[in-house]
Amino acid sequence: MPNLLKQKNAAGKLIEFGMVRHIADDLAHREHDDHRSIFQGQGKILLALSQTDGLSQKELATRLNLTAQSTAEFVNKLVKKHLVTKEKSTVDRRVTIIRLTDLGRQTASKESAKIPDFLTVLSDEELDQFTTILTKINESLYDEIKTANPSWVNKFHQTISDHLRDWFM
Amino acid sequence: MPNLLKQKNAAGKLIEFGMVRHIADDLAHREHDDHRSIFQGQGKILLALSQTDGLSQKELATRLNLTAQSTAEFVNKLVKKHLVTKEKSTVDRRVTIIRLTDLGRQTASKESAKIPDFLTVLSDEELDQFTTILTKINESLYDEIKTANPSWVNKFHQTISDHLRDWFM
DNA sequence: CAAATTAATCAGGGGACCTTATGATATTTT
DNA sequence: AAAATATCATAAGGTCCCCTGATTAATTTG
Repeated sequence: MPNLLKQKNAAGKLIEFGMVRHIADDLAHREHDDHRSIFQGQGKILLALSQTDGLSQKELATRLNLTAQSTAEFVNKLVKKHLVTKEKSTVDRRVTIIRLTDLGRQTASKESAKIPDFLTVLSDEELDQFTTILTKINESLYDEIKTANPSWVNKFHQTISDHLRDWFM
Repeated sequence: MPNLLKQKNAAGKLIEFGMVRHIADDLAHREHDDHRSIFQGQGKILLALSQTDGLSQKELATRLNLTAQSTAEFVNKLVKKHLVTKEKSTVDRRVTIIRLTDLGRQTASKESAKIPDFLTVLSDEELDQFTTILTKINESLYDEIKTANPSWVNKFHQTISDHLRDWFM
């Protein structure tokens, strides 16, 4: 029997965390424009490419659940920022291969490699607890996604956890 | 001396959490359109009003760090959705008082009152740990905000923590 | 009372994200 | 070679968030 009050407390703190973090991000990154989320749009593409470079636009679109047109739009924006390059495949000249530039690779990893300041206030024990808890939560969310839409997990779980595993060690 | 590896692990899990949660939200709320964040735009206004109802537009704007025009836009959108009402002040006929409708109040609290499913996978002990950790993190973030921009904290810390404290018990 | 200040509005814009529709080109199938 | 299919580009549209500038209406102030 789970303690409802404890859940409520945690839920509240979690919401508060989301809010405060959002505000803090806003303040900190108001000069840079890298405060965009990694879960959508251009960020998504960078993430997918940093896991598997040299994907075709079509591949990107299906992996990220975007239409080909959205993908094209974001890719073009990234090209303008010199984060990726487009290049026609020699094998099948219909397809365009997208590759990360060095800058793009940096940008993609910078996003995740930076340890937020607020984690430094935690003790080693708390960090372990936090990691354990988040691992459980993430698993639960993966399950939720799987039951709602099994095909997504194949696309995403891989991309995400591989990406994160990479810079873990 | 903090353990850097532990911090890295936690940071990774946190990022993963953000991603997976975003995807899960997308899947779950694709039918409803309430998957908007509470930290900006219309959501912000609802939040502020649920803490202090009957604010003037000007008050809202300053509290939420928005221009009067943005505020007007969001308020009008909320009026269209029947979440708030506009009413001219009798005291000073320049000002417009914004009030939550019942629906608006529901919507605002529904946002926070719902306990995410993924918390049910945690034990009571873990929930306590989680709450403790998030409390520390939030405090740290408030500090960060305070040093960057002292005036904000007065506006926000209040609004947020009061709002959350309300439904805690 | 005239002047200055304040609250809200209108008009217009920009950026990000995402969609459908249409057409062009290249490849595969028949 | 002709037809069907796949990949990509272009155009257009919509939503959301947020801003600047100019204007109107009400209140305060000198």
